[in-house]
Amino acid sequence: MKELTKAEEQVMQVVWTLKQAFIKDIIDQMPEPKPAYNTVGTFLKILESKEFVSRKKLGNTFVYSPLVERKAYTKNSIKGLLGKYFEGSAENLFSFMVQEKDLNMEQVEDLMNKLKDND
Amino acid sequence: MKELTKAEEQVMQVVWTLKQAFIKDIIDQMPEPKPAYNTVGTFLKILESKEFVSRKKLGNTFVYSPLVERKAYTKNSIKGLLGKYFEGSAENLFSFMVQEKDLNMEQVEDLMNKLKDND
DNA sequence: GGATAACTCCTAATATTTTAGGAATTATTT
DNA sequence: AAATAATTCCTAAAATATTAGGAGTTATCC
Repeated sequence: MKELTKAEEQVMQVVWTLKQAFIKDIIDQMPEPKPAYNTVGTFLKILESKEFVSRKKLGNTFVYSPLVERKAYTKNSIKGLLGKYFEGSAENLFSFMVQEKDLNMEQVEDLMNKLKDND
Repeated sequence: MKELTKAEEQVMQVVWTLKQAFIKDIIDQMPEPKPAYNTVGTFLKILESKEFVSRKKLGNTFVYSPLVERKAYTKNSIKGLLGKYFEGSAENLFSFMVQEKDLNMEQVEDLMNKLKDND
């Protein structure tokens, strides 16, 4: 999967949220200072070339929608983190987070029970 | 904590590994194609300005060593990932990884037992 | 001790990322 | 229908990141 730069990803996040988005909609969702219309347009073109979004005419304007799912991209980002800092091992990350108190044992147990129930 | 760019981080990783490093040592540790001596020097200067490394003369040459610990930087990167994709929640990341089969229940239970023993 | 290599500091070329303007076209408002 | 606003496409300026050369200095080798 291609990498996204920070600015590209910011636009992509909005597309993921909206699922179908006109440039105008995207600008609405973005925090101040709002980027110019054409700035968003440029990023969408890049995202299209990276095959992250597709577009189609709706009436006489283009609507953009995700080609890559947010989940897939998130997974890829995790993979990157695992690769860089944890020898690719999710267990290592997990241990680290417990040791660093990002997660504590009770939380993990509760979650495990919940996740088991969902099976 | 300041962000590091990709190339800066690559150099930083070597400094973390070596703990005390001359530019020469750093180049030795880097994969082909080896960067030029001065390239590494430039990144070390940036890392110094971002207060990631300090340097001192040893004999007549500078040795570089980490000011920020690798662990702290890793933690920060995780925090970034949590913020971007998991509303800042480690539990959310954990659930996601279990659901996406990066982690399975047995692994988690084994690890939990090990971690408990270490207390 | 002159030549060769290593190191330091300063500087800049190159590449990439970010931002957005101009011109043409189409729609919308009055 | 003339003026105003929105959209599209092309293009490039501005900002940032990456790479490394040049010149001077210091150390090392023969």
